[in-house]
Amino acid sequence: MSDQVHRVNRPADAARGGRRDLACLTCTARGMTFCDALAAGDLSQLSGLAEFQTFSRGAVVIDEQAPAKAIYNITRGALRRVTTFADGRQAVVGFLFRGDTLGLDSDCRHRFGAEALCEVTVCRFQRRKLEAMFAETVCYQEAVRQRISADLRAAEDHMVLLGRRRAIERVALFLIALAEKQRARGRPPSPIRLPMGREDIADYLGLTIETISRTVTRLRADRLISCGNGQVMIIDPAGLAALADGADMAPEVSGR
Amino acid sequence: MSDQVHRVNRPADAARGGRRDLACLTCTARGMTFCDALAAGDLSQLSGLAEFQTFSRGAVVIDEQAPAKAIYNITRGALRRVTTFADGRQAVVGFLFRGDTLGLDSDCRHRFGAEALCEVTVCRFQRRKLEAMFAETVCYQEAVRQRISADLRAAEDHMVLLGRRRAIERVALFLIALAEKQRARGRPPSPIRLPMGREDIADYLGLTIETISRTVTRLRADRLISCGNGQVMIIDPAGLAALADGADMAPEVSGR
DNA sequence: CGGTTACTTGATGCATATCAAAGAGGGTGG
DNA sequence: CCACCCTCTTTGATATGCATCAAGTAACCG
Repeated sequence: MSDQVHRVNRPADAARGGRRDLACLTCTARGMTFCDALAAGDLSQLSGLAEFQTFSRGAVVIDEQAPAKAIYNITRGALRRVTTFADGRQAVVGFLFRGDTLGLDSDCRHRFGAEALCEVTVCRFQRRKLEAMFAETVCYQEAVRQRISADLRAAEDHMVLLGRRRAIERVALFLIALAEKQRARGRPPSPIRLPMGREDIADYLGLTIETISRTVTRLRADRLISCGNGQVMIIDPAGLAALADGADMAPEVSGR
Repeated sequence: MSDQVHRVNRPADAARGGRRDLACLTCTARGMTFCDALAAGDLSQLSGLAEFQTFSRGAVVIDEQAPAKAIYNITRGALRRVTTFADGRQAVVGFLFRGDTLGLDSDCRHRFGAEALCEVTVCRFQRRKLEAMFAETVCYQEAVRQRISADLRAAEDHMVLLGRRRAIERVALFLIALAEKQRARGRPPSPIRLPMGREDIADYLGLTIETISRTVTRLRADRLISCGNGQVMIIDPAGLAALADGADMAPEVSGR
């Protein structure tokens, strides 16, 4: 794969400054990451650790079971976290977008793989150095803890979804969550961009490609959403939310 | 409910000392909790915050959506964390045992309820005071972070289980996890004690009571486990682990 | 324009849910 | 100590939501 490691200065985010110690200070993704908790002085220190990497669609960013030597901030693009069973079954553990962090909670090994869903840029920190640098920095520790807590809450919600939600509820909740995540990144919540394919969605929601496809078709037929070109418009947010919450579908009217 | 709040000195763990500032120092569960990260001086400070509570089977320890004012260490018994949908479906998010902590990751509200599965004793700390007391204590922060990370890893594993495992794999993994948890608490991994009923297991594994029952019957018939009296003996650990890992069941021999 | 990949749609099957009822304890009062 | 009731568990019969199998169709790309 044509994945490259840059010593700063290359990617768009860092390009403007040119000076290495400004890389983090001028980073446009900073407000979305744990880095935002750091003071200006800490940021220039941090810049010395930052190492940019780009990956093209399909590239493996992290191998399953690889030693967890680094922590990654995603500054552009989207990834999936994934695990594969011996018999070929796949589970997608989550999707990561600009501003998300990968590897914060890892112990000594990454327990899941991470793969680029499109052109991706990550900002990579050597785990050991990063932790050593800010071992005593209370606001860094606090920020990291809050991020892990948020991940935990999301994982618990997803557990409930996978354990007790029906297919249509899962898809509705998935779309709502994506819209919300997009908003959190400072984008309009609609239209939703779907950088992942049906198979990834299926493996994330514990369903199959076909069920995803049928369910989306149904949501579209019921005029709750409209799709096209890797994007989804939420037409009826209230209706979608009601479905996500377990409301029965309106009985299928024959005429239309 | 006859649940009581004690100002220290009452429960067995703290009773021996009598002096309040020794409560945490003499606590027999300390080695399993985040408290273990604290120095002796910090522990006597912590003792001033500790407040014991006992709950009888079925009692609600935490209401769903209640403000997250406190953090709880479980020093005796077992709880379930639970959420109920409008239509009555229940999901059990997890089980907690002696040494586990509740509420560490909560934001402002507890997102799930917690209920006693048997006679339970918890050690309760006012969240605000606890966090203020150790805001600058690096090893406390570190311990808390590691605990939340461990919870996150467990939640991610459970997500995979709920998304892609079949019923028999789920049950096998559940039993193995319980045995492991028991070992971590310093008990023999077998026999496994099951303080929860079939319904709780079902709601935790995303199945129904009946499926749990049938699956357990099957495991017993295949001589992988034996049960009785709320306990499970693992007879064939390797066989159970293989099943958990997706091995096909041996074809059912007609004769027996 | 042909080949490739991703998505959709339809027919059928199966694992698990649901419905129903029969045991198995386990505590309580007579 | 037994009879009764209550709750939990097991077992059986049937139903169903989603998976699987199998074509088609659309989007994409060299």
